Amino acid sequence: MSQGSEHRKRKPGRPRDESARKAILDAAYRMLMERGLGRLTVEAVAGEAGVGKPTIYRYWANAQELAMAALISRTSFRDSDPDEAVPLDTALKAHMADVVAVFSTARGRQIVSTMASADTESELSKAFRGQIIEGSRAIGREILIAAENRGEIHLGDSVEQVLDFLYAPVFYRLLTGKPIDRDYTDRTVELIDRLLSGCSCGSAMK
Amino acid sequence: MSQGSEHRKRKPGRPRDESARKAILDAAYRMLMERGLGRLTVEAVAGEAGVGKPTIYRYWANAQELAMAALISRTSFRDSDPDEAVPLDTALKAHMADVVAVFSTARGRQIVSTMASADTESELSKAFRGQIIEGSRAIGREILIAAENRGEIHLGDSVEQVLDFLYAPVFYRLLTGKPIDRDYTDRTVELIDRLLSGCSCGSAMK
Amino acid sequence: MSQGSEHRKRKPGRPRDESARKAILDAAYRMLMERGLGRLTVEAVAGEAGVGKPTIYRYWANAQELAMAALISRTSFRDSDPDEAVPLDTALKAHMADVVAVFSTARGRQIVSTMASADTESELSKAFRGQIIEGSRAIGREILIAAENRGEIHLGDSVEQVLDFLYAPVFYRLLTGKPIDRDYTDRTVELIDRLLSGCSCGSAMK
Amino acid sequence: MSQGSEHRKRKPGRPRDESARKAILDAAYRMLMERGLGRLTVEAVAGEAGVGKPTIYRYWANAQELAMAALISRTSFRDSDPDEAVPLDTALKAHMADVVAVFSTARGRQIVSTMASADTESELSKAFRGQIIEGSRAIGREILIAAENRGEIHLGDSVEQVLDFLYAPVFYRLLTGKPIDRDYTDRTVELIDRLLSGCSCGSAMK
DNA sequence: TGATAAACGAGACGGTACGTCCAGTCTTTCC
DNA sequence: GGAAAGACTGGACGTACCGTCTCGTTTATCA
Repeated sequence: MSQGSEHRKRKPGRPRDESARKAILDAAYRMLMERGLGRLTVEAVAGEAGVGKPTIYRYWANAQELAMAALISRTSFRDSDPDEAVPLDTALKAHMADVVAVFSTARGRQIVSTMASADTESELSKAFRGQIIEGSRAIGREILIAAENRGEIHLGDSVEQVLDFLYAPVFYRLLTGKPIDRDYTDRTVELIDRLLSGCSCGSAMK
Repeated sequence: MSQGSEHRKRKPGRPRDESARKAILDAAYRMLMERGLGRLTVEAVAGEAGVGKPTIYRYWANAQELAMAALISRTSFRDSDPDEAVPLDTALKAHMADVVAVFSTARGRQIVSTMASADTESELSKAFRGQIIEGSRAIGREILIAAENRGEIHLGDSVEQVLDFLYAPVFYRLLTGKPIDRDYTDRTVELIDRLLSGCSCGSAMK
Repeated sequence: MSQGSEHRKRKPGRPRDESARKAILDAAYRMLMERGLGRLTVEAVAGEAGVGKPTIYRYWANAQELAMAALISRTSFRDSDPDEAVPLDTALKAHMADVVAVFSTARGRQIVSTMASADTESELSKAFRGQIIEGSRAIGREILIAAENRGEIHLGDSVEQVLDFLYAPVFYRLLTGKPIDRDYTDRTVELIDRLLSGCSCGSAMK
Repeated sequence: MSQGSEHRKRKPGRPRDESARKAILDAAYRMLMERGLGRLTVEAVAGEAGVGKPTIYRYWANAQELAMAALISRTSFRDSDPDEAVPLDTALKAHMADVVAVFSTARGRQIVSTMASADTESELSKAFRGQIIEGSRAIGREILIAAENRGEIHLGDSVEQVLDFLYAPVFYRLLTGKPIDRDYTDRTVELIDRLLSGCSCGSAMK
């Protein structure tokens, strides 16, 4: 055999132009921020990106999928540092500050819009939620479990429920048009901390 | 004066057909449930309701406002009975069951979609949120305050925060496509109850 | 009855804008002459006429039908004067000069293109041929029959065949890209005249 | 000189695949007959022929040229036998039967379409007309001149005009969607024969 | 025998136009 | 004189092909 079996045979035909893909996502993201999901037209993105419409449709089925892809490509969360043994509330507050940074400004609104208008069951929709929702939850989960391992708190089987308490208010306020700031997330974290600390007894009483 | 002053002068011209208004809202609600906000077109509603497009535009400025109006007309919460002195968790669980009933099925998704895609600042948008969000919160707030008045819990100034904990997860799960059922809301209420009971001490420690 | 029964009740709603129809046909005709059938796009006509595409599609199903309509609206033949008793060849030559005037320049080419590319069986296609082909033949037929009535010629049952001899060469030359001028049609008419005169004997011999 | 001058230096590189050319023309001809010129797309022909688009564009500049080439490759006229001394009308009728055979069915329509939509001045267009138009005329011309040489008729300088009378009606009827059959061409030939025979006197009278 | 060169299939590219849907507006008739 | 109905302009949709391009592959000639 001239080549290793791990060598994936390349598909025939002209390969896709990765720079076109980037330009499309950039233009889409820009328009999403400036005009919102309702005004994001494939036509305009194509024009802006210097690309033909069919090129866009080769990658994404419609404007919503394009919007999701654009948002995914720009949304990531800073991982927590697992080495540092900071108290739970400090770690959570720092993390929520990151979350707020991601969701404040227009981006949060657009993410929520896109998520709300997407077909719940489509592949890309699941990927989108996986990226945005699970992307944030994973870090919070890590922090909580680290604290439990340190004996700081006792979670039992309510980790996911607690994570809902942590993140749900952010989306709820985005949805209802109320502002989110560090102050708000700090108070949220304090309440949760009280729940988890004070409830070691509560849990013990159970 | 040619006519008695107590006689409310009827406005000139053909009076509005109230049945048309109803037919429009009905058709809009039906289409919203069947096809979703993105597929709700004024044209289709007009056809379905047997009405001309301008008749719809006379009442609402665009499809979103129509959707809001249709949802408002069908969404209300059963008030709690303030006389009965039931324990906090029982009352909250019963209330959340009502909330789940309102938001389960397609309606909840469509409410979230509509809220997410609406212009945050418009009058009707505020009215919509007032109806849907504040409509539910008011009842929860009432229940919490009654419990505080009975000395069952101590809320301090965190009522609104607690209300966020109560309702936010519902919208969060609607948004993320996860199911909501009584089981979930029951667990939510239990955690909140633990927070508020166990934290009388937590609060005292503060 | 307040009004005569011949009064056709007008349909409700905004009536079609006749000036739009005219503008479309004008623009289409102009583009047809300037660019040819292959370059006649509905999009460009709409732009040129200051009209939306759907307005064009309300009247005509596609660019070909539009082209036919535009050509029909501009193509008519001057009728012969049945009172004047001019000799056959003089009358035919004058008529063929009219025909040449209609088909010379770009118009003839476009008519032939349109006719050649049209669906043979469509209603509008039949109307188009009726207008263009039969419109010319009718006059020629009239002239021939008048001559026969005067005893100038004897046609027998070959009128249509003779008409083919008269008009077919014009289209044949348009199709083959050869020029047509009065000289050519004059020679055609002379040959036909010889055929019809000299063949009174030929016919008698039969 | 390093090589014999009679040895045409073969171009380097892979030689063109003649079978691909054939497959393309076949597929194009088939589609032309089945769908017509307007529906003949290079894309579909490439797919049908199992060939890449660039291979088609290497040979022909666009779909029209391809159509012309496909039609030329399938269109030829049986030459007359110059030895046999058959009477004029018999020879012409036999020839016109051949012509009808070539132009009947869909092929004639497509030839006319292609001719009508082609750029009049292009090289291939001239070749196309040379093949189709002149290909038929040449045989008719031969027959006429043979008859004149036999003293059967006197043509003078109107050979081309008479040829127009012979072929033009065929194209005229193709264009106008009327049927052509042997009966029709027979009658055409009879009229022409009468014109040419009876008009020796007509010509003398002149 | 290997380098070089052209033609091959495949298919993505930037474009143009298609024919459709719907948004909102405007103009007429109806009540 | 406002409500109702429908045609209007206009913008975007998603699709079909255009003609061009870049790939990796195949088939020949030339060194």
